[in-house]
Amino acid sequence: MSEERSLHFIEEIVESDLASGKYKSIVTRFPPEPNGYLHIGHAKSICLNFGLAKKYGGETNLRFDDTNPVTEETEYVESIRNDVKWLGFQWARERYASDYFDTLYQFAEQLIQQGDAYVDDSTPESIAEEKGSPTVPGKRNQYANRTVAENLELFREMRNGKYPDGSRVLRAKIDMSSPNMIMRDPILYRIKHAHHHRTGDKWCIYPMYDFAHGQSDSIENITHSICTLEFIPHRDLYNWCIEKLGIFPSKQYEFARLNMTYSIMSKRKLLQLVQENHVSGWDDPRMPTISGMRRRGYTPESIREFCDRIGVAKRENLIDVGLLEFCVREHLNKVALRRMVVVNPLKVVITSFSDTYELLQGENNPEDATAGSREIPFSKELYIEQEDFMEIPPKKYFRLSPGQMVRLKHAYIIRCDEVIKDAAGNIIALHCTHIPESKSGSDTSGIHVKGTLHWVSAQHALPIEVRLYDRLFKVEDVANASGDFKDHINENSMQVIPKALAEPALAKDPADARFQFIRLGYFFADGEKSSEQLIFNRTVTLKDTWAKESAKG
RNA sequence: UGCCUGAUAGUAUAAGGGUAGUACAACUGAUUUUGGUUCAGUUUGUCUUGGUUCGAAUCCAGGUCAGGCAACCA
Repeated sequence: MSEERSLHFIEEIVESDLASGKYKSIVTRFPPEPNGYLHIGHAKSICLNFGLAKKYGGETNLRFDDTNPVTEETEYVESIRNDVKWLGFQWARERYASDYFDTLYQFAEQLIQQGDAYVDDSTPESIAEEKGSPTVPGKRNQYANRTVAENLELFREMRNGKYPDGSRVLRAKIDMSSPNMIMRDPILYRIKHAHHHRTGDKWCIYPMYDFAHGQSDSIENITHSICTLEFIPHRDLYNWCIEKLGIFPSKQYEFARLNMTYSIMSKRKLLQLVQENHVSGWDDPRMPTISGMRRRGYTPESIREFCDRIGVAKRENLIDVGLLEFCVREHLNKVALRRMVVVNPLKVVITSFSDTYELLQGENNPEDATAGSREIPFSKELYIEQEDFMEIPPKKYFRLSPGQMVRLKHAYIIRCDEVIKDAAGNIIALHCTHIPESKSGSDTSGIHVKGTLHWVSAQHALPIEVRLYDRLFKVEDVANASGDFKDHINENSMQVIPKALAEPALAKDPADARFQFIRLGYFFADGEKSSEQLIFNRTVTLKDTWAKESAKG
């Protein structure tokens, strides 16, 4: 298993910290902002943080980074909890940045007392301008010269609601000519007269990420604070705050975020897809969200395996979504039950068969003997897939054609005797004969056929709605997808096929037999939004090598 | 023309001075009650130029390319 793989660079750091006695055990955290649903990129971070702690006998906190009340909602908190649990992880403690608002406020006063922070009355535009640019040093304004007493009074007045939004901020007094823009007297607190999803109207000033994250880590004794590459410039400030405050020295480490072909990994854009109704919701099966993948039938095991395989490094990456699909297929192949469904039916009459029906046994999963078997009714009138018959077959076509024989899965070998057409020349049925001695499990016919087809019995088949999901986006690299998704969304990404037919075992409740079908080749029930994880018995339909060869020539 | 990251097969990821390995993808073949699965095999790689060294993906110097940084977002 994955234990045998090489160490991530972060694992090397942890092992060295443990070996040197720097820490007795480690504490990590997963710190989402509750402003959207978790996606596969978060899964990478979750697996990393929880996986690391688990591997080294440490703990992981789930911490909601809720320092911006205007974007955050309780609905998102619930979905995040749910998704982390579903992925198979349990946090040691559930915390919120908002738990620390009082402490954070005290920290701010401490900095003011030390002369390390000041209240600035400038406009946002003026602050931006004075900050300079990457090549031009910034300059300080007159507010930086305020006395400690003055700063303290103003900051308290800010807290007490005396000033309107945007009128004042608290800034750290660091270095306006730092080569690192982040260090040019960064804003620590801003005024927002906004309702917070947890603290209500208690506060009208809120700490910025930079003044909340490191301190929260420190309060929780986080030993290894793992974040993505774009926070590298923030590390200086992270350390500055911890040093000035003299609190537990958590350390920040960075790794590259996940990018995946055909997938958008920006919460802002995913939110836009939801708001503009390009998808049915955050959990639309085409979304790269955890909840979307859950609805689509992905298993937590397969997502964890994927996160394990993609590795952790600092270089920018673009992972082929095919690897995710491989992991899903691999796991489902081991655990999912097999069922037969005919998506586009073509009638087959077994002229040699009686008018009654026969119950055949079919194993539920050839990979798993404990999965048992089910009964499949076989009768004179069946349906096969339209594409499994060709009147004039090309070379290397192993399926049914006039005069040729194939096996019906779990049943008999049949031969096509006659093609029945309507007045317009359309094929409406096939007349076939079966070989009674060729019954599955007791085949004494000695006949070997190259093709095996899935089928359903006409009188027993259940009509179901099949939904075929493909990739949501057309283009390989959707990183540049603009606010206007029209050019990027694949309009065929969801096909509804209303008249597919399923074997009886597929539906637990025939009255509500509504199933969905994705390109990996499995179904799931949509009624409860819970996955059934059944493998469609014709995965090759979706990865059809024969079709590819025909297309070539 | 600042600062910070990074660069190994098509895509990811190892090798921390000593045979460039692994996975996915692709291609061959074998097995197979679906052309799936399984198994065996093949192809493809160290950004560049110098230097140190018996020996460099690895250490050093210069270059090139890519990404990030100038939100009262996280």
